[in-house]
Amino acid sequence: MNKVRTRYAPSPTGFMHVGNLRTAIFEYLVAKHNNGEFILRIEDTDQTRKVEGAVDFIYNTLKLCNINIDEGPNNKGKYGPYIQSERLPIYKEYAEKLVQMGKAYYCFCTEERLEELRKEAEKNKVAFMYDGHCKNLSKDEIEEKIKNGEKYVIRQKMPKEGISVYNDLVYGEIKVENKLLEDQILLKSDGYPTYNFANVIDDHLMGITHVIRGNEYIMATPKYNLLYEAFGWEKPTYIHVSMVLGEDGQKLSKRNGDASFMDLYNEGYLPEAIVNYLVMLGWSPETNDEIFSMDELIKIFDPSRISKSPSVFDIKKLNWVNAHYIKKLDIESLLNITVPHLKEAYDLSDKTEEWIKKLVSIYQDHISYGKEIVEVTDLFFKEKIELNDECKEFMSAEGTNNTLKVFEKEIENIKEWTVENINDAIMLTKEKASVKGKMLYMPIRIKTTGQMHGPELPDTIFLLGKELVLNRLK
RNA sequence: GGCCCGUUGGUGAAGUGGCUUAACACACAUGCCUUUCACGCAUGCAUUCACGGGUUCGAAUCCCGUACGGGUCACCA
Repeated sequence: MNKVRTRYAPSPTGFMHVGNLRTAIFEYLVAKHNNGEFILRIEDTDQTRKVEGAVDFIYNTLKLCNINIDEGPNNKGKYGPYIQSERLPIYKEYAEKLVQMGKAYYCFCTEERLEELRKEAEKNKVAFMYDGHCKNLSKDEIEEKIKNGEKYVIRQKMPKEGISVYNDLVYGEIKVENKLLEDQILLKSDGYPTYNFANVIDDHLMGITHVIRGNEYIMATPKYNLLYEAFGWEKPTYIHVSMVLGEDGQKLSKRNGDASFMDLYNEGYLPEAIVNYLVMLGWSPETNDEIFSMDELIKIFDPSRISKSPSVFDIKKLNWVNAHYIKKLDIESLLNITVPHLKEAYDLSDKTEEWIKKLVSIYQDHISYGKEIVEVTDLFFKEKIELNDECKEFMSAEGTNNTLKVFEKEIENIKEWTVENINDAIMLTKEKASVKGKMLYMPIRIKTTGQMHGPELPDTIFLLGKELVLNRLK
């Protein structure tokens, strides 16, 4: 049996939304589950869409996600080059081979003629399809036209009757009528192959055994198979995966939220958490577990359990998964995903490293992504706090004024500003004002933080600093 | 418009003819715990699997039709 090989084949657009990433993860998992290899191939046959630095961007993203590339543009591999624009002669050779075999033909039709055909089709309300005008040109005619410098493309000859059937690992049997298949272009007039053609050639030449891609290719797959058959090549296993939708149930776009991996990453979501969440989106393991490391995923991943229906990207669930990973973070990593956001939002110049470290760590269990640290800590960075109605109501309770007065005095008496001494001050207040529980902590919490919830009070007060606390108590 | 695919709670989903009076998780609500929040625990949240028929002793699961949603019909990938 052949070694399992899968590939991720993005266009270098410099942007990767979570749907693409999920496909890459699935491809990686299928390969590694079978002890196989994962290949990165850059599909840049559309020169107009090329973006500078996109390849590095892709490498960077995959690396962050702990997806290891076995072969690719920046790796060694015996099937290279791995960038399609560097493989042009190969496609030309195979396209011409196809012509010789009578499975493809030269087409000299101009844009104008095609445009007219298209208009005609529109007028008659039928789907446009190339009419095979150049299909039966004689050898002499072809040579003549080429000699005259006429531009040409190479088109694949499609059967006009019959039905094509193939088996998809997640969708099952797919049948498409052959008469619906257009004589598609294989080689464009600029000498570049079309995506469809380059894809088949490269997948075969690179030994790809499992083709995993979005289900927008379901209908085109019979064309791929015809190519494999024409060359007498073994067809790969097809695994089409459904789409990831935005919260509004529509296709993901920049409009409906943070659809891109980098956006999420920059907001302080952890790559492991994103990967974990994405795999569970439209796929489920046999057990009820939901938190998996990459190694565990590799062990248990079974592509036949991928769901056929599209799934909605749910940021709330991602938050939950991410919070789970954040809780387990060591302090350095926690600092990495939070401090940059703090620095951006607040002036930290008078804060010590120790202070920042402590601030971040008391909120470790309270945030679900790095940037959330900003909103949750704003009480440390403003002079005045305003109380909402709920707080005001609580403050109007009997005895709170006295409690606060006592507490203020105890704070003033503190010589050395430590968490322990602050805790002692609270305990002394408890005795002297003879209040306890909620009636003790709540007035202090509200008056010093402006909120009814938060981390341990002594820690919070410690970080606020004596001066600010005293100011707020007045 | 033709063709293809899909439809289980707000979300992700399990379920492949009887064990299902439909798991589990997120979200939400309530209670317990806690100074509070979070954590943790407990409880509630689809009398029902888009709808209508059919097959069967029995259907979310099989078949047909309808509705809705999406995809596809490029010298884009």
